[in-house]
Amino acid sequence: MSVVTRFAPSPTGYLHIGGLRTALFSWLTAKHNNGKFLLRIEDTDMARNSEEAKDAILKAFEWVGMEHDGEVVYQSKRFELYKKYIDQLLEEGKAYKCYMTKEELATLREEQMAKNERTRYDGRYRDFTGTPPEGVDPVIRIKAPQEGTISFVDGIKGEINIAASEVDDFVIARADGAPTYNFVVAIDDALMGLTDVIRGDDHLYNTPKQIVVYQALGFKIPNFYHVAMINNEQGKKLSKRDGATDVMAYKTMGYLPEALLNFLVRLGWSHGDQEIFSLEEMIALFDPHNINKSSSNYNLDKLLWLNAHYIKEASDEKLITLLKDFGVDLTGNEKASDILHATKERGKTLVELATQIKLILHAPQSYDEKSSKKAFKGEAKEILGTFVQMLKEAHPTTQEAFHAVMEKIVEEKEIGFGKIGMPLRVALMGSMTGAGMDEVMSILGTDETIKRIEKAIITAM
RNA sequence: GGCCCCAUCGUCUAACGGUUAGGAUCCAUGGUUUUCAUCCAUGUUAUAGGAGUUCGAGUCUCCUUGGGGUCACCA
Repeated sequence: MSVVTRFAPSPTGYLHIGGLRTALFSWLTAKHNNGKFLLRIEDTDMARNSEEAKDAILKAFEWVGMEHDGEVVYQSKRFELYKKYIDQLLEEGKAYKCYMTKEELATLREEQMAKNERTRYDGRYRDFTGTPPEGVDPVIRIKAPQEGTISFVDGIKGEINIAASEVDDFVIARADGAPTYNFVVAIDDALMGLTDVIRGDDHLYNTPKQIVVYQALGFKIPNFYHVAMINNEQGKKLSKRDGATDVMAYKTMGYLPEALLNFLVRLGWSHGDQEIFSLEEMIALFDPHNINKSSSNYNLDKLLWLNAHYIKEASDEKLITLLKDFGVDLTGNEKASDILHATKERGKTLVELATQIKLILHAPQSYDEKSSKKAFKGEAKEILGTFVQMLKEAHPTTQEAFHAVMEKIVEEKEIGFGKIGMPLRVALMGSMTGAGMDEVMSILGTDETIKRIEKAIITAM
């Protein structure tokens, strides 16, 4: 049987890193087995849905390149289908109308809490045959087993047993007739042919409820995998400031999708000592049964390292395209390849890379105070002046030629490399750190190099 | 609180019941580099605690502790 997995976000907020990892696991499982990965939008709660959130989720999937198979399924468009199953259960006596008001339910809950009991619906309308109270729109509840245990095998955690007493007759249709989550999920998963449901740990307790629906409707129960959560570095719930932001924020921060995916796949899953995984390798090696039981903590260091790796690996063409979003357009620049070669290894993110490149592209508007203080002192002015003269005479064009001029001045003046290197660097780029000098000069050309040095001499020394 | 799940370096993770408990990241040091970064090398750091099973336990069992999840007419 062909494997079918899915990702089913609710469009109430952005897709964050935890959701993306779960989706990745599902996607990999499908791809590994030549199966299908479906996308379903869980928008049964009309009050909380948002079109923007839905679009943002779809956009995030597009950015990371995880394509789904077939059409996106919207639960809001399937209400009639759910209605049919509700009626069926009602007819078969597997579900019933409950006329309890919200107020009564709240009272019951308070009483249970006061007695330190578990809060649950008491089944008072389960076998009700009398005259229903007036003015109350009933909800529909499903009959859950009252004794025994509901068991299932979780592909990650192993056998899970939950006492039937923990599962009450939960609501499958609201007073306004709209179906609820656990009911529609079970129906859709079954109807969409899901073989493997991979989802967050927080759904573990929904599983017995959904099994009740599966059984009531006579559907085949799929394999379940509950992936432990991602926590922050302190092991606490991930919040916005820890990185639980919109996945698209990572794009803005200058991360490559392959770095993000590689980072995420290693959170809870591994293959020996391997750290770097191409998409193809992930697909070839991934097995949801190998996902760790324990939760993992989010740590930016590793992502940064991975991102630096993928930037170094990226082709010039690719970087040129990506850099456009960060204020650097190298299109048509004949020095583009040299510029990237000089800067690639100095940026852990595209933001940092762009900053480095701008230092070369644009003459410094100002000089870093600390750097200029240190570099523009003593005989720096005289040395740079001589250097300009030498450049004018030699008019170097290649990196080697520029290097030769630097060697010459060092030799003639009997100074250390630092004596010319430091002031030169600050004059050219405004700061004491950055790409190699001869490399930068050969990119700038003799004229621009001289222009920048002279400007520094006039304005800063 | 009830129920469920989890527990190896700071972090991500390896380890047929038998390894000096491995790798990566971070950090530190050294080398390469005119600077910074890259790269290379070296180093510090872990089986939560306690019983038990076993010739032998990170690995199996139980307890404790700690953490997480969940208890809606949300998803």
